[in-house]
Amino acid sequence: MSDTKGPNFLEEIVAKDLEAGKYKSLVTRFPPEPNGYLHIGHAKSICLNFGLAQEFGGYTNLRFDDTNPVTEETQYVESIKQDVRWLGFQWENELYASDYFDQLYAFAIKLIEKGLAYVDDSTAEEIAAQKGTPTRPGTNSPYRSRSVEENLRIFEEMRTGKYPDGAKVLRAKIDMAHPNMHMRDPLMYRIKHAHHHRTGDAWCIYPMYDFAHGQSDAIEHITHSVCTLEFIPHRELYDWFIEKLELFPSRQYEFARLNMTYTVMSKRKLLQLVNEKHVSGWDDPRMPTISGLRRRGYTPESIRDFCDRIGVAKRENLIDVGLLEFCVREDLNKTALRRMVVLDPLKVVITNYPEGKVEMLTGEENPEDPNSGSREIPFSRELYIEQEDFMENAPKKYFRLAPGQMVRLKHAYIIKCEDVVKDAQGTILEVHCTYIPESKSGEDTSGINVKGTLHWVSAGQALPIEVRLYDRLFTLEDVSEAEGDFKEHLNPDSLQVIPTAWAEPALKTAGLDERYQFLRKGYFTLDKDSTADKIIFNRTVGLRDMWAKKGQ
RNA sequence: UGACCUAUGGUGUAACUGGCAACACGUCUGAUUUUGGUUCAGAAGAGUCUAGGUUCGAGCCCUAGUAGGUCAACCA
Repeated sequence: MSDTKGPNFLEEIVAKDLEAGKYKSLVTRFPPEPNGYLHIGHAKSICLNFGLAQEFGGYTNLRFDDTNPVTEETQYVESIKQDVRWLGFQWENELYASDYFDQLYAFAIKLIEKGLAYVDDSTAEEIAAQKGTPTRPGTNSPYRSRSVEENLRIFEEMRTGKYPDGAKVLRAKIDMAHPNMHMRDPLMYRIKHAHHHRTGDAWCIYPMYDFAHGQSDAIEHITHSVCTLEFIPHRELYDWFIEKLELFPSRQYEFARLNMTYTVMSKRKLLQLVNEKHVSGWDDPRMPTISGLRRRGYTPESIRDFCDRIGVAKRENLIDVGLLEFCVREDLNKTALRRMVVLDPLKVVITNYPEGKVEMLTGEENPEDPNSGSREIPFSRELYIEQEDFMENAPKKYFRLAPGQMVRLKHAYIIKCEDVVKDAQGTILEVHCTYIPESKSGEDTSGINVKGTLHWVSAGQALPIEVRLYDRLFTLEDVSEAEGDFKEHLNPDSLQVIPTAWAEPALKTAGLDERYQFLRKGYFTLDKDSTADKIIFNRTVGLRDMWAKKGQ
């Protein structure tokens, strides 16, 4: 996985198993339930499962855990496949737990025949009561001692649709006093007269997670079934079914799920944000979903790098979202094309520059990449710079434009601020400057050294674009610690729309999936909402800003 | 009145399975820079939850605590 870090505990287990000859090669699986979109936490699991197989030789199946037809939809299947592919992984087989419904049904019958499963007519409430509590043993169901024949008959009747939803369930017969709650006669099948996204109306009984997941693993000869910590108590049951059914001995291993600062990572909460319109959808650029991050401008490389850096262990963790941001910046710095865009314009007039003249200047596409080439930038008498790059009364270490001060205009000339034009209220309308003709970029003979360099756009040729700036979705670092409703901590300023920013003309031809660095402003990418006459850019992440930090 | 998992700088992960705690992010200096970006050089920051024990030697082993997490959906 990583070459700088030691192996994580799963890599150690796998290496040991392979060395011991327990398996000849590795088979892992990524098992999403198609009832929501994938998020960055899933990316950790994907990188882990696919990464393990790649590292040790083997393959990974994509298996949809589609055992609950009332919450699952085909739209989710498609988004999940797209996200896994986009992250850069290729599964060996595309499989569905529903592919195994016949086999699972046969497994159930086998357990009934062995006297290890029974049909229970108890209500959900009664079953819950029978379970006992973690500290108190449960009690046997009155239906627990039905004969094998009766169980077989009724279970068959359940399958053929004789009973309504909830009338009966099939339970494993284990031990109602077991210290592990999951071993207290867990449910195997329930009745649901519901249309399944793949099997249609063929079934009206559906297996529960515990009776589907492990058996699916075994059917596929998964060697290492990797899941998150909350499934630890299920492992005993996982092993029990495999043992009693005498199946391929897949083994389950658990790691700690990813948590990140200033966001939530549960499908339930994310779905709530979508349904209650706190965000525009699953792919809102503020969402920690793969589709949201993609729309925001994150690259698959940066996400994989992130997953690599956070490591894999068994303890609860809360990763600083700053690490994710570091990963994209590092990637994008090397690859993003540079452009100049003024988000908050202030007009500058170069009083000694000829009126009507437009001069084409050259700027490199990416200074980090000597082969990236260059683009042309128009320069003229009237320009825009950022409001924040001018101060009438500048503090001591202010390197930008101020009365009497000189700055370099990136790729252009050094200018000097001569005059400030205000209206009756004292609001600054424009700044008048003079330029130094012999200070042109690349052929500067002026001998003048300036501290500050500003980005700018020629007013006459400027391209109007909409820019969307994003901030953290929540104001709370650890949202799980939130008292009351987590949505009370949503950041009201997580989205800032700038309807009209001024861009250099080269941005006119920007395409989706292209990433740009707007000089001194951050990394941006075209949003899918863009049209020919309305160009929209999302800010992926800002640049590190020592100056802003000092200001705080 | 239980079972299980976990415990290392601010965050996350390491430590050749017993040999004087490392890496990354973050933070702070300084240099370079036509992006206050990048790059480069350097610094601070934990003595490994606590108490015992074994050992020449313990973050790693043992015992007992403490703290956090998980488990009682016809969800996965």
